[in-house]
Amino acid sequence: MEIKIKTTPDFNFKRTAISHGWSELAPFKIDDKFSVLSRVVDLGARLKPVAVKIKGAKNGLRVSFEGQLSAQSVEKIKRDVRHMMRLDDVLDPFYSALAAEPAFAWVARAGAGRLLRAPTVFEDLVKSLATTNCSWSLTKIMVSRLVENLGRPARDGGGHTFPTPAAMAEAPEKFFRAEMRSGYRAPYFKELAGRVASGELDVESWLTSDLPTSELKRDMKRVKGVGDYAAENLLKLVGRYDVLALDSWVRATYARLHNKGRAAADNKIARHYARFQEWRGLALWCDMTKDWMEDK
DNA sequence: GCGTCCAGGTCTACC
DNA sequence: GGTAGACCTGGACGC
Repeated sequence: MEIKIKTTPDFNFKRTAISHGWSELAPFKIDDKFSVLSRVVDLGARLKPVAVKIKGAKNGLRVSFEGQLSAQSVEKIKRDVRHMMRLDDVLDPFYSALAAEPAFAWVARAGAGRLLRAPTVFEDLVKSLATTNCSWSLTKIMVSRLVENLGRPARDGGGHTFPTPAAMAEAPEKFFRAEMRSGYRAPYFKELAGRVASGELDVESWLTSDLPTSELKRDMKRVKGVGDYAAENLLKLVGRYDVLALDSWVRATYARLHNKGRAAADNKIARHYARFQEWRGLALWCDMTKDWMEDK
């Protein structure tokens, strides 16, 4: 079965799919040509998960899966795709903020600025934690082992869902250390899952929070293992772009692009993008990834 | 084969 | 509030 989802004219499938590393982390999969993004969608505890393939099409997306599904399940898939691909993001103010800058003219032309995200804040938070203080290859290992071991299998063998907070909360800390290979992060995952599963911590509310970014960031940092980088990365995924999320890759890329290869102080990087105000984090990320389409 | 360093950082103790 | 040191792991690199 195939469904179509309309998009705005400025939407760019490939730019969104490879907007950052998330498309390489399970349960996402991306093909070699970066034209098909796959994922297992969780349809709820009483239904078997389904593997879907998402492709770009003229003025929209084509989403395909095996067999027939109820209208309710189709609506769940549409909701997840809209959310993951940021179809409801309004980027006109962002493009306007860049309009006077020739070096950023490509952003609006390319339809860049939509950062791929998971269907839930919980998944984005767990993945952000898994990126800290390790190589990208280790992040991929940790996430794939988590998904394969604690996720629910799709009905057509197309992979597993991302585990629910309850599934992670039920797993012993030993699993996160020995199977997931997350090392010292193991108690952080266990504690986070337990707090979310019990209802003590509502991370999904961060999507619609009215708090100023600084206060929301403070709340995020109350999660063990979440520091400045992880919190700011998550803030971008919930639609707050007045943070930079500087990590070693961004610092190295900034040094290469704007500082003659020499390391730049964080406040120098902040000054460079300050003129974009509430869009500075997104402007920085687009600047850092401008050549990704050519590279990939 | 082995040791060292570092990667899409954060926490804790101490000052 | 600022900072040094510790922390798991996998992969790259030098020897």
